[in-house]
Amino acid sequence: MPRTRGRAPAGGRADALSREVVVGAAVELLDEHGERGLTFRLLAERLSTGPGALYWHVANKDELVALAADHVLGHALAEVPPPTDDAVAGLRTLAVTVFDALDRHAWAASRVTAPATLANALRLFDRIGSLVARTGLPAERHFEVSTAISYYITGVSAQIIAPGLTVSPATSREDFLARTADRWEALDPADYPFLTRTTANLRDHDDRDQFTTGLDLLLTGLNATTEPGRPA
Amino acid sequence: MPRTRGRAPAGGRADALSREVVVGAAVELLDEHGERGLTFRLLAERLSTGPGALYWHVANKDELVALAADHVLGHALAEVPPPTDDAVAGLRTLAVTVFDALDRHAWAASRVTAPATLANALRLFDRIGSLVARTGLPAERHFEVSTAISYYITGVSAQIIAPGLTVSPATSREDFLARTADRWEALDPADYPFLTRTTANLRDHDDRDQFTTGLDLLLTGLNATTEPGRPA
DNA sequence: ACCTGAACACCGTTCAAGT
DNA sequence: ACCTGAACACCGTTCAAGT
Repeated sequence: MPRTRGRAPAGGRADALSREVVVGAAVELLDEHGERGLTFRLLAERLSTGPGALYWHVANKDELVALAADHVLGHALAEVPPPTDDAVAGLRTLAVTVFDALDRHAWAASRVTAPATLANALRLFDRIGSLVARTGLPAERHFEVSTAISYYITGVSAQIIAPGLTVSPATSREDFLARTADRWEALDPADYPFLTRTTANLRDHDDRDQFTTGLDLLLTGLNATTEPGRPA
Repeated sequence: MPRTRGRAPAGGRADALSREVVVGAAVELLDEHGERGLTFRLLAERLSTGPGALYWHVANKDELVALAADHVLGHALAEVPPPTDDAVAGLRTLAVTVFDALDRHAWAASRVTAPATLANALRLFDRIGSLVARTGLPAERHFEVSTAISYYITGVSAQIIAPGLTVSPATSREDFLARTADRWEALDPADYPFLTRTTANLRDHDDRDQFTTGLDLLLTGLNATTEPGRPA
């Protein structure tokens, strides 16, 4: 749990630290160096303080990164265009907007978790649920379908954006895919009949299309289940 | 890249180390203590050697954990029942079998990546692709649909099984969900209309059902797209 | 209430030396 | 070719002391 944070510090420094300031600086560092490159010493230096000071505002590194990811998610949600009449279309835009935001902050993708606990993850799930509720689906299915969509957004985004969560921000996605395609090409077609046939697709596929392909499959499935009900 | 590993060591110890032995021991430690609990010192002790020895067999900790995860995936694939005539049903069984295997090794879930590079991940993707090819879907869509299913399996499994990838193996899934449900209950219904309505569902939902709900949505979507084509 | 910075208890990884 | 184990260069985190 967070420590209490008051107003302007009584006897402290002018540019007072706060949880927001710490998290904001962490986002910058995370963008620059990835999760492993974020260090309490480095962050402290950036904020002209000692490492110990940061622990007054966040419990530990896990919490710090989680808060930073939730911060990114917050920006994403703020960008989501207002919903129209078509609830399914609304779900699609919501999902894609979140994907795009995470794509700009690869480290965050694997940190937005799906049984939501932080403020913006909660908001995301609530928005999904509200849209699902307007879909015509019977009420007893609202929860499971919302969860499925929510899992899809966070889980698949993470897979696409930060596969293995280990690749340093140095290696570009293109390099990674190109190297993988090379490896596929070298395989024996007898063992991997499908793989060896589709190498070309891997080389020039688009990440974002990949995300929407599965999403549309899911939403089509949803429509197919809803059909007999009312429209909006 | 792996170092060469020969036969029985020329002048070495009787219980020779090998990449397989190292990875096998790593899987055990990972099951016991999670990724953070796996240490080169601890692993070396387990194998009665020094930490340096391990670096002859694996490049670093990332590779070690990746290989361990691929090992788990290999066991999963060996358990998959032989495919029947129904390709879509085959995809479903494959997905669920992998989910179940990962569920028994939570640390592995986030390490099985979806543009496949390691042996068993390659096999998984090839199996998915071969099943998709038998689905009646036009050939130009095989790759994107296979990728979508593959992303769903690995991504959503990781979200469900190891949310936040941070929770220590100590905290049980039930505790985590219960605590999250408590938090949801405390929220203001004005801000979170959907969330506050569905707390009960979170408390007693089943992870596996959750996985299959989304999967079935996806496969239904697939069927809907395939319908006009030939059946098997 | 909040900040400072030294110190603790670890890590992953390297490498000269052995067999 | 493979193993040994000490040493290096870090980490996250704590905490007594300050303001």
